[in-house]
Amino acid sequence: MTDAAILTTQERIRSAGLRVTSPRVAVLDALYAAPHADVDRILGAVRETTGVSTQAVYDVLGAFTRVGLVRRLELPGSPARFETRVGDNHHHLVCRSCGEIVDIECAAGSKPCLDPVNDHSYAIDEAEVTYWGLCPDCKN
Amino acid sequence: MTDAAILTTQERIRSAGLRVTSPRVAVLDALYAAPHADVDRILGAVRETTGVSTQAVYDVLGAFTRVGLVRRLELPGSPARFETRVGDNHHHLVCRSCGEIVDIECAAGSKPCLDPVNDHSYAIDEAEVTYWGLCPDCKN
DNA sequence: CTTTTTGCAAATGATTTGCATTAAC
DNA sequence: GTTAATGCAAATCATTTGCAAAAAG
Repeated sequence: MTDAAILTTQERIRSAGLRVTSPRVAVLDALYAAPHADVDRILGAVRETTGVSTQAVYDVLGAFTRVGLVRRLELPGSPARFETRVGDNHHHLVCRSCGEIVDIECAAGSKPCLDPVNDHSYAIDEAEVTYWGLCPDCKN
Repeated sequence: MTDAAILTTQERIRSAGLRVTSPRVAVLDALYAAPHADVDRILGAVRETTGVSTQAVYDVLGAFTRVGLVRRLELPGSPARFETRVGDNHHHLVCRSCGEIVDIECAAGSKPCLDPVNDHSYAIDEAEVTYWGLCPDCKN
């Protein structure tokens, strides 16, 4: 249903080294359909198809995150969100009012995409950028 | 005790429009002494001086945050931290292993300090940058 | 058949809420 | 004296844990 021309949901799961189960297929489909969804939204979506427990969704998302199939996004003020865009170093633009998130391309492209003025002798592996503001709908 | 040459803790609190109480003085002093402390650490510090309830500390930090006396920092994997450096647009370098945070100057200096490639019609007011890595101690 | 995954229930941890008491101004 | 702040208890919300039952390979 989602992106079928390239890779099916089942293939994505199996090629990540995970067993294919209906909760996993449902969760991954839901995430492709609703990028940046949180557990609640995912639960609402998957329950239209299957009977899946809350804990199963947490477990599925945990497994997906562990193998790099999804990325967990933790932003202040809302429960964790999940996205399927992994592997590139994109950033996020978040609406302070409604919480909507849109992806923002990284200007430099690779990680760390931004060199700090002073690295304080840390071994930096990632620069995470979050833009905060108001979305077009909430601006008025 | 902290930064007395410039402004006393009491003066900071009063000039923010808040009543001066001993829990507030203790919390603000603790935060100047231990930047980026979380509620637990603050509680530990203030209890060496006064008997303050957990909820009082939450309330004090809430009030301080509301009036802009402190900034609340919410990073994935740890409870909220608080810092007294407000008003400038600095960023953070966080150790993935021990959680230590150091401040990083913002290259551009003003907010939004970083212009996105595409603003998606949002009214952006802040660009928050978090650098992730390993601190000197945890590198080995 | 073996190992992983699911479901259910209960536990945890951070934080918030409601309300009476107390202290600042 | 008013208004704001504190203390205490209980509630809430997201998430984790433990364990038995079910399903995948």
